[in-house]
Amino acid sequence: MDEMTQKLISDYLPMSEQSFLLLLCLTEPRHGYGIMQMVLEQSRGRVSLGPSTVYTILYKMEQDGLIEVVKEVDRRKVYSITYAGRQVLQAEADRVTELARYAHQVLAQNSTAVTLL
Amino acid sequence: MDEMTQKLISDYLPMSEQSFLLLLCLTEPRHGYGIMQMVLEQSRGRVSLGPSTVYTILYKMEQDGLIEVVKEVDRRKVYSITYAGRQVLQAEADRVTELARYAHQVLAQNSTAVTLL
DNA sequence: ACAAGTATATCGCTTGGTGATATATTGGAT
DNA sequence: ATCCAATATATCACCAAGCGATATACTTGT
Repeated sequence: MDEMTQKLISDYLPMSEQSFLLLLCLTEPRHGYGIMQMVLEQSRGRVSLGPSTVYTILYKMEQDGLIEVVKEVDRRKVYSITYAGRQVLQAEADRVTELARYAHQVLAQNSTAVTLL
Repeated sequence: MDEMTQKLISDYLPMSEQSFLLLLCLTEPRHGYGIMQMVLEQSRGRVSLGPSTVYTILYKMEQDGLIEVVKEVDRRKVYSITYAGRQVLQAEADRVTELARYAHQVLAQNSTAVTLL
């Protein structure tokens, strides 16, 4: 792990749910509009990314080398995650997993207090 | 689940890591300064909440009824989570857990691509 | 011809986290 | 006795991020 990637990780973490889902989408090549549909669908309507959100994030992540344009046909700009992006994504996935594990642990300890109220 | 609580949940979710860890801390009574130490310690130095962050969040969460002051001695204001707060906390824990599960699933499908690079 | 869907882009607002700063008290070290 | 660090809470102002609103333009079906 080079320090360049290390900097990206510390700059991007913790990541918003929006950015995280977007980056997860780009483990397969997709264009902006496709991401909007994908996220809406996969989250069963819970998370809705508007165009301003998607294109703002896409621009920033491309600048930072987390994603790249792999194809450009008609008006479609097809993005895909880079190797650096994958490492950031993995780091964020690890963080979220750890957070969930910790929360579960704390809530399990205090579960009696809930049911007794 | 009354609609009052439902509104709190949709207003607060998704929650920042800061707010989430703070709320998790208050499953046991603690004062602001104690929360700062607790989070720093439990996250092994990764997450550091400054005073402005802690007291800002405490104020807002008390206003919204997620937490309450249970004791006030000297300069210490001891807070604890309310029943409504617990439901918000549980909802956020569920969201994070689901997010981690989804991320794991997506990354497992594409794991070969990483190792081959 | 028109409406709806596809596709990208930008502006400006609001909110939230946070560094900086202020204030006051307490405990330990010199 | 004095001084510094730690404890404890509070406020202000800045910046970044998400996002609603809006604009533009092409395509497809009716």
